Amino acid sequence: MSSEEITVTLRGSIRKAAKGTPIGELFEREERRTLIAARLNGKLVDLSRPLDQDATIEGVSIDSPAGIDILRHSTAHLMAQAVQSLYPGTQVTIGPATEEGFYYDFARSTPFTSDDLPKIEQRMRELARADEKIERMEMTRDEAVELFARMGEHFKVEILRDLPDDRVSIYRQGDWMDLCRGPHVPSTGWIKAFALLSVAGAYWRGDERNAMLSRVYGTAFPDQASLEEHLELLKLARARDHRRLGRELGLVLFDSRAPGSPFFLPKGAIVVNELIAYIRRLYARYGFKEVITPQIFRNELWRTSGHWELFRENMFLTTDGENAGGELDYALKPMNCPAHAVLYASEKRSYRDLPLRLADFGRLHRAERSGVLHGLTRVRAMTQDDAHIFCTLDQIAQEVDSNLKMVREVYQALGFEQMELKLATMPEEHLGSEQTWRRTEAMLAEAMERNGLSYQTNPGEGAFYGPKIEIYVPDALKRRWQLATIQLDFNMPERFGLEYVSSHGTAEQPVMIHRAILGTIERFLGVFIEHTGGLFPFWLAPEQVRVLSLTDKVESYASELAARLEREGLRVALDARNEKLGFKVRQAELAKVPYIVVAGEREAAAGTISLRRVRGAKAETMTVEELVATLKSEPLPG
RNA sequence: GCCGAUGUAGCUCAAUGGUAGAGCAACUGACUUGUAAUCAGUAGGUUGGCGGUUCAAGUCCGCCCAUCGGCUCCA
Repeated sequence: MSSEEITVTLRGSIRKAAKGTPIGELFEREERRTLIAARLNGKLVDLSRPLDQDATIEGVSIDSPAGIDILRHSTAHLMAQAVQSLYPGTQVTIGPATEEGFYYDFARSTPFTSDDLPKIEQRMRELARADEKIERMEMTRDEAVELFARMGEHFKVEILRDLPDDRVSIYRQGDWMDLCRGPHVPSTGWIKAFALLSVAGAYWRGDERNAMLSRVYGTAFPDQASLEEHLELLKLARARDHRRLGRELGLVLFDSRAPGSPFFLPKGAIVVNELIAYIRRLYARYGFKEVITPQIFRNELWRTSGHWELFRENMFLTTDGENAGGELDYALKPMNCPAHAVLYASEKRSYRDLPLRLADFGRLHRAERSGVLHGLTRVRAMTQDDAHIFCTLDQIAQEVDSNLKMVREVYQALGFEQMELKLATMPEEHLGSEQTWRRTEAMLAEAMERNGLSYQTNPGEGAFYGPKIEIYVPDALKRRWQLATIQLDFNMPERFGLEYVSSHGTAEQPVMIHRAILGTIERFLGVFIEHTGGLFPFWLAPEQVRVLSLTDKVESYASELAARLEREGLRVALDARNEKLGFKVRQAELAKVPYIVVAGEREAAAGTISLRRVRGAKAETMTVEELVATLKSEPLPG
């Protein structure tokens, strides 16, 4: 028995323990059933960690957020163990927990395919059943380098060489070991509910100049029921995929002859046009002036703007017919800003003209790499609700505030509660001095703080001409997409030699603020389809009302009704087909038409209709006038 | 771009190397229908494209195109 005692604080109560006692033994037997790790003075550690000095400890249960992360990380290890026992010669690299699961990247000559997953899963189950103890060991970094070099784990050696610490931890389960910071579940038996989901290629350290690794994704939960619930959610999310809904609802078409470039069908065009109409109503209120600018510019413009230097690989280069086959001396615009700079410079500007807010729904084209295209959310042809504000230094704060206000107004109107703000800072490839960058970054940071908005930093992700406030919204599968953006730019005005005459008669350089609220409309629509499941608010619904006739005896009553609603400015369709009512109702429901109006003989006789609101609510009978009033009372934002 | 997978009728999917099918949609007809699928019939295809192997290719091989899952949430 050690005579040395230390003091442990556990849930506010203080007790003594012998020095060297494993943390896990300090908890009650009952609690230990769900305990997989602990916090030692706030730091996550294994339950087997012996206490060597006075400390405050806390249990981490398997179903707490931190516990689930640990479980998933341990599951990643279990997978690596399974993989190395099944496929000798495969090197391990890294295997972190992610928001919804985990992955592990392996280095091997032939990548895994999804056919390998069941086999790996099977081995994992065997290893979990063996319930091997997971033990932590420490050694010096040099010893670890030697160990992993001997094991042929060259990626681990590389990781070790980059670690700052002298001592590193190694985890062992059975005869398998891995370099790892930990902590881990006490034994493999804790890993019960897991599934391997997909395989993918991934570059070592995410850099395409490095080796291609084979990544396996999976997920794990404290119990089988939660796992099944999660898999069910994934299935539901797939059903909400905008690429599926976009086609099913007749909104969008993709064709391999125009990769990354959506066709908007008549219904999709209505939604896009309504969104733009909404933004135009806001422009009137927020003082923006809309302009229309050219599509194709001579390269001279792109050289001036810096796009030629820093954005060319994302641009479609072209030429005129005369020069066909010759020099590509024109390019399709990937952004509107240079055009607006040209427009600004076309007149002598005074401080009295500022702020000058130029809006543009111009169509943009970007040569995105083929592998990144993704439905509507990552496209090559796009329309933004883009605008550029030319203003004085003193006006920046008020302009940024006003745009943040507009962002909030729009996202609230469209039902997005979850948005994330980020401050994207100076990228490696940039124009202008670092000093200017840091100053403008600070201005944006202050603006968000001033408006009570919390944000995270996205280092190195700014545009090449200036830092950005980025607003992200998640899609159905919780992938985040950047929509709105507000960017400060001192470079474009400099490069285009923009000026205004100050009140003192001196020539000054204006600042340019690039901003978009919906961002790219294509992407916005993609995210919005998933957000709403295709059930748009009334003002955006491509078809707002569908009139269903019951039999051909009431066809004329129904068609007159439809004509009446159309005269009221509503988007109406008439379904007078020779089908049963149930069938027509079903089709209208599937088409997500917000109002379904049924006209039968009873209604025709009484001059009424039967109204069914979307999602199977109970039908209500009302007069035609009441119907018109109901429909016309639907709100229109802006 | 890179790694892997996939590509068959408008859509969702079948088809040992041996005559390309089904359901839904479309079209025609019957039924006159009451709030999420009436019945019957008809038509629909250079199996993504080009080339190759084979007596024979949707199926095997090569190249190309497109689509899908991914490509630093730190051992």
